[in-house]
Amino acid sequence: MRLATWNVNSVNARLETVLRWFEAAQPDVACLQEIKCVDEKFPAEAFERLGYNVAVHGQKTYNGVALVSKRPLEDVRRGLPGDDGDEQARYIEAVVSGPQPVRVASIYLPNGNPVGTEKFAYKLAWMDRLNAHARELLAWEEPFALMGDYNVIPEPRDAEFPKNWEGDALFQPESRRAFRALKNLGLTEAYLQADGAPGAYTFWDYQAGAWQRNNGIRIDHALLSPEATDLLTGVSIHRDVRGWDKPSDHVPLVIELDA
DNA sequence: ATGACCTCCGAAGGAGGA
Repeated sequence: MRLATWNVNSVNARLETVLRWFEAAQPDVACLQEIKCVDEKFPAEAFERLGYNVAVHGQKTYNGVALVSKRPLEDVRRGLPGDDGDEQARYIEAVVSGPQPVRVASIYLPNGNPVGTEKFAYKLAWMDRLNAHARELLAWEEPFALMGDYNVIPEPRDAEFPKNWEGDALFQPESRRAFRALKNLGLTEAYLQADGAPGAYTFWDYQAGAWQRNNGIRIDHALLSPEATDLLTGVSIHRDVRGWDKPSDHVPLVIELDA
């Protein structure tokens, strides 16, 4: 089973590009972030025509996440537990049915800039809630994948110009520590497990010729439970998509599970 | 070069992204 995560930066503004990638890459499951629309404005029919089921947790203008799956989606949950009162649509989770069911989450972790503001505190609090939820899921000892835009640069090697990111919320010690804490629960970072070569970026800013200069960062990640890690057979980053017409500033991260 | 982009909303330019 091929699972992808992709921050599409508006699913409606990007629909042609997104569908082009779906037809080329043929994901079984795709976790989308920054759909930037309410549920009713999500172009579900376009995906259904390609044989997909859709579950959406949308929001007007900002954020918004979705799951798109060829297999039926069961036990859909919108929002992180502990999110009561949080208006920002950043989390959706469902069980992808099949002979070996896999729980999959689409995550849009807060950016957190500028550091020292309530936005950074919100990012860290959100990561704490994600940590608590991951602990609950781990207790089930089942395959699950937490996939998405984590807005965290884990290590200096995950940026072409790490000095550029000093002082940025994506590269703060607190952000990196919270990401490590997630992994230290027993989750495996799929890219490092199955490949791990440096320079594998997933984001290049639209500004200042970042793509042309390869001023990239690796901030989209797939964290796997031990039972999902057992099933991991491969990973790829679809870097070329950043060079397409009307690209998102993120590219898809794809993992293969023997499920 | 203290630059440079993109989307949303809504009808100009501010907010937000990373």
